[in-house]
Amino acid sequence: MTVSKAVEKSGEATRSRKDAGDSPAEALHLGELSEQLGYVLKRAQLKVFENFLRCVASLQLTPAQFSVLLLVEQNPGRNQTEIASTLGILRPNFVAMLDNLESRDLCARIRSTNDRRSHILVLTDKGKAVLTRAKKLVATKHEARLNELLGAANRDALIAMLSKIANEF
Amino acid sequence: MTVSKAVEKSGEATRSRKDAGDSPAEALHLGELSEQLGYVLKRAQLKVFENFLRCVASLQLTPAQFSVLLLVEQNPGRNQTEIASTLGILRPNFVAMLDNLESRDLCARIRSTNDRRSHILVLTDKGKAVLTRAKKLVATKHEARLNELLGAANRDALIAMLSKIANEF
DNA sequence: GATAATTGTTATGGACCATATCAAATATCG
DNA sequence: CGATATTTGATATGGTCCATAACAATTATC
Repeated sequence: MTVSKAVEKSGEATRSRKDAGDSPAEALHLGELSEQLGYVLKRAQLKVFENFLRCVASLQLTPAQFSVLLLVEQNPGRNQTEIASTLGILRPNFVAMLDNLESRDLCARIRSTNDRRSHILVLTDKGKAVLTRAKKLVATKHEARLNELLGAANRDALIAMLSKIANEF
Repeated sequence: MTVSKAVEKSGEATRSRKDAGDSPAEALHLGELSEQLGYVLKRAQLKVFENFLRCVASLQLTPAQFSVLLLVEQNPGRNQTEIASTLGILRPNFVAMLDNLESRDLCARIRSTNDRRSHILVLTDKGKAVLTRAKKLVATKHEARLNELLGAANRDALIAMLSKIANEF
């Protein structure tokens, strides 16, 4: 079948031109797309990041920055390579990120005395304070919204399944 | 507490320098990160996209391109703006995407006779054939892997929760 | 002690995303 | 009707994120 014939078979001629009778321009059918894991996953991720940004807007933290602060707090004495790699961030790209956090006095690089190539990462006092406030905001606004939407049990099941996918897919 | 004092309290001095006794450089603790919805969601999404790309590598289709083909097939007679916006793609960015698909003869733009501003999108015969093959690959390789990992019931529950998040968060 | 590997860094290019702007076509309204 | 506004596809452009190569300083290996 040619393209020109295909267009005749489509419902185009009857609907376009701003819907002659002012009918409400019906929404498109997602079809199999709404069952595609990747599609639904991506859209959910965008919404969650968007919501996260709003919830911690007062602290000016992105999800990635939040994850760095959390990981540095949880793992004192680690260097840039270690922190970056466990977050899936490539070392070159981690440099600008740290420059940012350091310029805002949220964390600091400290030359290691054992291996003078590496920089040990530490949270500053301000960084600890900001992280504490961020955790609170995330818990009371962000995660609370999720529980409200799914219920605690479903939330746990969701996280478990996503972790499984992230680790074993 | 100052930064210099903080580093003394960290476990740095005892572990760095390639772990004196060749001990296996213990993995970092994710801590609260493994419970963060956004973190786990993002990592799962990356893995799923990665797997998708491998599964349909023979057809050279990205998840975004696959979604365009699916949506065009499901909604004949729609124009660029309609297809792009339901996929969350901005019109300017959709142009290059279509240029690509059209240059590969997978879909075609057809000037609408009703509204000569708009381009109706249609799958070519080759586009239909490729989409059919892609669906088969996705079903037998990609989605099958998901079922194997979670089971059909859990898979459905996961998709449902992600849809809910994507639509109502 | 010569060579290899590691760490942080810079430079660079690609992919994706967002905004402003434009010409052509159409819609709206006096 | 005709002037003005809106819509559509397109271009240009800038930002962010991601990936690779290369480099100097330092350390490991042989």
